[in-house]
Amino acid sequence: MSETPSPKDKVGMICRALRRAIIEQALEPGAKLPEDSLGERFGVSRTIARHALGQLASEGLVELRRNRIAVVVTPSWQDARDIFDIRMELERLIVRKLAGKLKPVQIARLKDHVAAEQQAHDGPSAVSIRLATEFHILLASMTNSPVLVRYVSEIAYRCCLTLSLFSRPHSSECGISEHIAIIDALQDGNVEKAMTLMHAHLGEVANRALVEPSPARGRDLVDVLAPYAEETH
Amino acid sequence: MSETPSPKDKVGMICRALRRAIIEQALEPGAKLPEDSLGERFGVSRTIARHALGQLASEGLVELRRNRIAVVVTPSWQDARDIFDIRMELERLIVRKLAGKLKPVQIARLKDHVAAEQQAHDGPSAVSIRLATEFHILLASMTNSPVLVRYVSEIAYRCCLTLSLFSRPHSSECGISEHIAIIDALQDGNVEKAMTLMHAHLGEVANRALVEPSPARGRDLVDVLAPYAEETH
DNA sequence: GGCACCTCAATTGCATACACTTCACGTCAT
DNA sequence: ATGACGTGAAGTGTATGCAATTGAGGTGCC
Repeated sequence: MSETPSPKDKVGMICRALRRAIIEQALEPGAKLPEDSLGERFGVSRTIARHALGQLASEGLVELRRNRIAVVVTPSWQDARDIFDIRMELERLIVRKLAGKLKPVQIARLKDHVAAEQQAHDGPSAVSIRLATEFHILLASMTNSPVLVRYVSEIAYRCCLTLSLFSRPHSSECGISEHIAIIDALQDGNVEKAMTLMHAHLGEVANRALVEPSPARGRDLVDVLAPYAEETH
Repeated sequence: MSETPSPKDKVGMICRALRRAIIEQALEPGAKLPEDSLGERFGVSRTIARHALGQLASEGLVELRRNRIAVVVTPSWQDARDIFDIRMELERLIVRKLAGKLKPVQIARLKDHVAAEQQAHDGPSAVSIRLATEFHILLASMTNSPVLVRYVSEIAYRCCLTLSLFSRPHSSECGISEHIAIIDALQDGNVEKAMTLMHAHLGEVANRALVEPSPARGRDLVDVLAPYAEETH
């Protein structure tokens, strides 16, 4: 919610920056997020930083413990399972809503995104994963259902986080071709095929969640956030 | 989220109070929620009231507009449709997870709840609606999937709100018998039947959303909140 | 009467102050 | 060494203050 990119919305800006930092694993699960440091880093008071943390907590990306420093959540394996279950249902719904109803301009938009994914394929894997995640969010946004967009965004980001915890290191080949296949099926209005593809695609992704977690290490917050603070002013 | 009934969590308490006030229609869609009045009413500072509003906004119950007084959301008809769509998917998932896996003590708990629904049947319809909503949340909580609980809670509350806007006045007979039938099917482990029943039940409820909205009227906040402030200390 | 404009009380946006809690570290007894 | 304990720095919880924004009502002009 409150996803309006208004220039005055400092909380939203910090949220976006942190969200990105988290899903690109610049901030790993377990990383501490003290209100002071955050505020200092983004040039706002603790009040704002605190609000941002509250927001991210409500999205399930940050864990808020009373009187303790907030941390990036470390999803449990069970959480991961649950989240993927829900995700499958929601993405089925999206596919059902979208199949055969996408306008050419939307198809183009999707293909552009996939192209970007292909381009980023050689770059840092964190970026690939983020783009793959954002493909699904883009898809969701085409349903024109704000609620659906919100839930799928949240869940997709959390999946992203989970994958970073449990998946094998070199899983950057996140099924770009599968994305293309899904677009095609949607374009053809082939609901069943699209749903099957999506299901398989997500299953594929979920099945990577079978390896040991990596322990959280503690880098300096200021360093880590440097590249993300830029766009906030 | 942050649903831990800790005695120190003032924000959570205010949220719960407001949530209840909203879904029981003591606070109607469009009702204004100024931070000052809220704080005064609950004996806390604006800071806390503000946080509570933020939380409720992230749940979609309250609308936060920059520099403007927060208001209880007025769901659009389209929103309502979207929310019901999502709800159906999620409740299908719940049923699938639960069928045949409920322990006797859980069944008992559910039946107790339905009994409470029956008892409240003659009372104010707002209470019946709340109880009917909470039945679904209780069901969700038995999946032991925090994420699912959160989403279903949010959505169910929003459905509740929507119904209060669009449904016919005397819709208190909210399908208590249907709740019982669902419990039975779940107990028997009859997944298909349970899913069908749930689908029908929700469809029934959703189909009430076909009448004109009632305009928001403005009662005095302090009066309206009186019965809800009690349990916060 | 109706409409544009102005003014000010009401309200939010944000920062800061202070009390309380937690945690890390150092001390001391064993 | 080791473990209990105490202490202070770091951090959060909450209230409050001040500036900026809004909008409701009044005023004057048409």
